[in-house]
Amino acid sequence: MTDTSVSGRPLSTRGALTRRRLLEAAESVFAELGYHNASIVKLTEAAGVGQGTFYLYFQGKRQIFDELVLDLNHRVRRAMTEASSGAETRAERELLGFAAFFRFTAEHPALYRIIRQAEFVSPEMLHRHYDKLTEGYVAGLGEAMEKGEIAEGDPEVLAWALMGIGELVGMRWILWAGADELPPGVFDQLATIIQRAIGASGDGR
Amino acid sequence: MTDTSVSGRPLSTRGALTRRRLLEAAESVFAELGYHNASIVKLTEAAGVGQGTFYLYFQGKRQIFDELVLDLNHRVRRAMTEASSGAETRAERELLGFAAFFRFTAEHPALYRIIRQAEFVSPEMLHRHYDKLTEGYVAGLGEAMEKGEIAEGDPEVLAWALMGIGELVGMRWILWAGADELPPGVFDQLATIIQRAIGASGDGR
Amino acid sequence: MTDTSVSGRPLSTRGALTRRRLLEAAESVFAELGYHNASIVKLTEAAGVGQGTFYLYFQGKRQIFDELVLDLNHRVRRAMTEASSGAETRAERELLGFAAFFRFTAEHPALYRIIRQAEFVSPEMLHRHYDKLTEGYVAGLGEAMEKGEIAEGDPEVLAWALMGIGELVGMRWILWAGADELPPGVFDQLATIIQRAIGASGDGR
Amino acid sequence: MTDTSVSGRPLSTRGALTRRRLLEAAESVFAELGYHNASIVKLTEAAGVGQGTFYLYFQGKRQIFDELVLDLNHRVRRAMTEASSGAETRAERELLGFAAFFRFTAEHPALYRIIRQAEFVSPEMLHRHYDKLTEGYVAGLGEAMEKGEIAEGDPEVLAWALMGIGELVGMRWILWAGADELPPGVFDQLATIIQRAIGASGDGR
DNA sequence: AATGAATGAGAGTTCATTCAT
DNA sequence: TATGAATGAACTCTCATTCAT
Repeated sequence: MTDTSVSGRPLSTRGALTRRRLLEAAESVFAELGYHNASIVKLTEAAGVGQGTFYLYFQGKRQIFDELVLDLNHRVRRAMTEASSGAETRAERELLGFAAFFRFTAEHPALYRIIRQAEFVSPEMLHRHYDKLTEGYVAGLGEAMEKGEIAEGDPEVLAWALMGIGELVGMRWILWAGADELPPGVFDQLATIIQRAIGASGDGR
Repeated sequence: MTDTSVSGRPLSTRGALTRRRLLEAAESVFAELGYHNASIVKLTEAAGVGQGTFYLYFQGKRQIFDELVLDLNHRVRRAMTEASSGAETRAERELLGFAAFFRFTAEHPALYRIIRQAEFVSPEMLHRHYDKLTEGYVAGLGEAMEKGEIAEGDPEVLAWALMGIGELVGMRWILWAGADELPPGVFDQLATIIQRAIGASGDGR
Repeated sequence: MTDTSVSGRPLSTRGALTRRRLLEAAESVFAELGYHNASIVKLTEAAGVGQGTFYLYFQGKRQIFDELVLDLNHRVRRAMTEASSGAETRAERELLGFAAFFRFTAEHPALYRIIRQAEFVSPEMLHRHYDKLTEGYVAGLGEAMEKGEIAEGDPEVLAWALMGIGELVGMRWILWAGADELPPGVFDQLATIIQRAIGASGDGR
Repeated sequence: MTDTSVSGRPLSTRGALTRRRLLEAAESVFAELGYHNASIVKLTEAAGVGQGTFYLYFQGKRQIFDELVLDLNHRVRRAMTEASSGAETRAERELLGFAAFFRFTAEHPALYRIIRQAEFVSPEMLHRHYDKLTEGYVAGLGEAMEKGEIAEGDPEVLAWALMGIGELVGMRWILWAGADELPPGVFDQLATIIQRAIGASGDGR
């Protein structure tokens, strides 16, 4: 996902390591301080490298931000896909996907905190993030509708509605609560709401 | 909602006007440029006052931001309450509320754009905003559950889920599209999803 | 010659003073240290103002440099014109002009030292400087040719040749020697050379 | 002219080649970008060697600059000497020398552009450059005076005056015009001026 | 009540130089 | 002999805030 070359030349082992360290530092520093309060100095200190080293691997503050968004997007999608791959019904798939999303949120609060800043820092990345998230989602819901697993309708509207549910519920019970996972009661409630929302036939389990 | 006194002394008519002008300028400048790119100079220029004047009415950049969040929160809640006050069923109330929310979003894109920055600028205000939004919502949903208008469950989880739906759908079809209102087809789809999600008995109209 | 407004608004008395101080500081700092070694900090320290103040009056380092070149150009030309205005013959005019140029050089070593850097700092200003210097010169020499005061020929080539003489002689005996004026012997030699070069009829005194 | 040893050890064939490549790269990079905008990276890239390699052959940026000035000085003087060696009269010698100077300028714009920066980069080299240029010149003019080929006077003043003529005329018609040689008309004009300036007896051809 | 000139801390970024390989 | 990753000092520039008027 992340580039492995700088100005055309492929990265040396050492270089790749340094780059990786910077990207990881960026994830935690941006998540903790926010884009604007995160200075390059803080970033490089967190990575344990000199100030100038940063510019050996990234064109600037903005570029590492973009790369981070891409990286997180890639990882959260993979986490969700993997988690839900074994599901038999659509409803089950949804629930597993949601659970994976919440787990990822707990492990990577950066996802939320960084994405939300993209609005002004890098609007294109914000769009790309949501678009990529929707893409596969819409296709999956469309198929499920055709199969009669869930209620008929416009899969795109449904997809955005579901993403919205995940976003705010995750914010409220994971991010704000500093929790590892949704409280069981909440997850059950959520499961019911989702099943109703998608119009799952049967009980969905 | 907004203070009408500065350092104890009540504002003169002229002073109140200047203050209002600054707040309005802040709404548009913060919404367009974002908190960090919006300098005090730009703000005062937009308001048509001198740089120093700003500090006569606000303690700093942060304070005017907070005040703006409070202001927007107040207004969006009033808009939703007013719009849905005449509803007879809970489902109807939801739909009218959502419609009002989208209208407000179209008229005040600042709501989204500003709230989203609050994460790092003023976390407390972010919480307050969502908390206030939830408050009345939870109460209303709880009553509807008791009356059997909608499915039983934890009204809080439902409230956050519904807010999430509104947030992302509004972002996708109002904010990004630069539209005045949801496309009719989308609103119908959304209505169906919401009615299913809340488990509305009857058709909800 | 120098602007008296910043971003459209005319300068206040205090503002105009500060701007002037910065320009004077720039003349001495650029002359002593050179454009690249002269940091904004050094410049503002020399002017006795804060760092940020600089940007209230100039768009950047480059702009104050350009303004300075223009300013010096204006002043050296005025000095030469004034000095030679009372001359009766062209030869006399030349000699008075040269003397004025050397005096200006002694008082404003910045002229040389700054112009020479313009090559890479601000090539347009370099051209403008020499072009402006030549302009009036060419016209004057042309007239003198028509009147038969000096030898016929292309006044432009003659003008550049004369400027070249002034430039290197000034560099050698004023700038490098740190002298106030040309040693008398040197000036006499120079006078003879110039008179021969322009082909002055009579003795030119 | 250029050193053929580094830290005492004589250079290997390969080493000498690398050094030469760096010096040539420096000529073109300094001429194009100027001393301050020419980074060591750009220089080594132009030379096709690694960054660190530079410091194997030069003590620093400043040193390669000095060496370059020396090199150019040496070459321009040789070019002028060779060109004028066959001349019979002093006037002829001058004209041939000037022509050679202009040709060199056309082929090596670096001469001008680099010398002019020496003012602040390496003042000693600037002096040395002009001093070396004058040296032989003064001697030659002195002899010509004694022989009665040109007008009596202080050969030093005359030498600097002539250098000045060459410098500005070369700048105007070669450097700025991007020309290979002086336009014929201009050269003829210049020839006349020079012959007059030196007080050549006879026609000087 | 209103102004805008002044400030300096701190931002992002560049680059000559070093040194382990 | 050659390399290029790493460094940190120093740069230009921005801006929230103060204060004399």
